[in-house]
Amino acid sequence: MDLDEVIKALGHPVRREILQWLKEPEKHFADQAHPLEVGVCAGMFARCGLSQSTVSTHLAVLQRAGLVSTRRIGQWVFYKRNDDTIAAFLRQIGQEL
Amino acid sequence: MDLDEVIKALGHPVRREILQWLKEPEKHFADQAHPLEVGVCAGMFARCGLSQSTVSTHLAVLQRAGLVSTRRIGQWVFYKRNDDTIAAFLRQIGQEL
DNA sequence: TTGATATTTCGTTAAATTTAGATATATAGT
DNA sequence: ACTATATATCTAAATTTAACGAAATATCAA
Repeated sequence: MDLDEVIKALGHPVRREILQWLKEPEKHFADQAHPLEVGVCAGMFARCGLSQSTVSTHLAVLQRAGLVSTRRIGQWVFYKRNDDTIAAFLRQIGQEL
Repeated sequence: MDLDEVIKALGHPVRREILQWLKEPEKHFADQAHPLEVGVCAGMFARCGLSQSTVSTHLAVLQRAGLVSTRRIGQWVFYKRNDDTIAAFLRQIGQEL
């Protein structure tokens, strides 16, 4: 867990919003065609209002920081929260700070 | 407490280091000429290796985010951690995230 | 293989951040 | 009033980040 990378990833409101959505997928993505168990399809995050390529970049930042994990199924990529990293971050920032 | 401003303030390693130093002033600033009770003198943070103006800017970012409070005594400005804001941040980020 | 859909990567532009030097302000001491 | 010290602010350069459209890649379906 690279604290610096994680904290920078959390430094953008859209990325924090995405993580919050992923906390309760059934609440925010009930309309998803695929089963939510595999994760939330990348395209679903278009709701943040940014262009598709920008959303993809934000998701990549979250993934590089280890805050989400991905799984490709066919032409889709599904995203899940990585609760381990999030918990580790909260522990470390609570300690360091 | 503006979460966005706080998290951005924490997004720079030097600013986090300053907050950590301020956690134990007697440990890191035992050489200060002034009593540590009033806070840590701005000039003491030169040890981070950056120029005076840059240090001053970082301190201003921390202050605007409410992470530190200041007190001017004569020609000096003394900085203290603002534990209330820090605690509020940890609470909120732990809840939102 | 061709076409359609989903996603990432690339190229570019605009905006924000970091940094330092120079200048300005505040205060102290003589 | 003048000088020295401490700090903040201004200005400019370099770097990073955010955003988008276009192009590239991946997979599926016919």
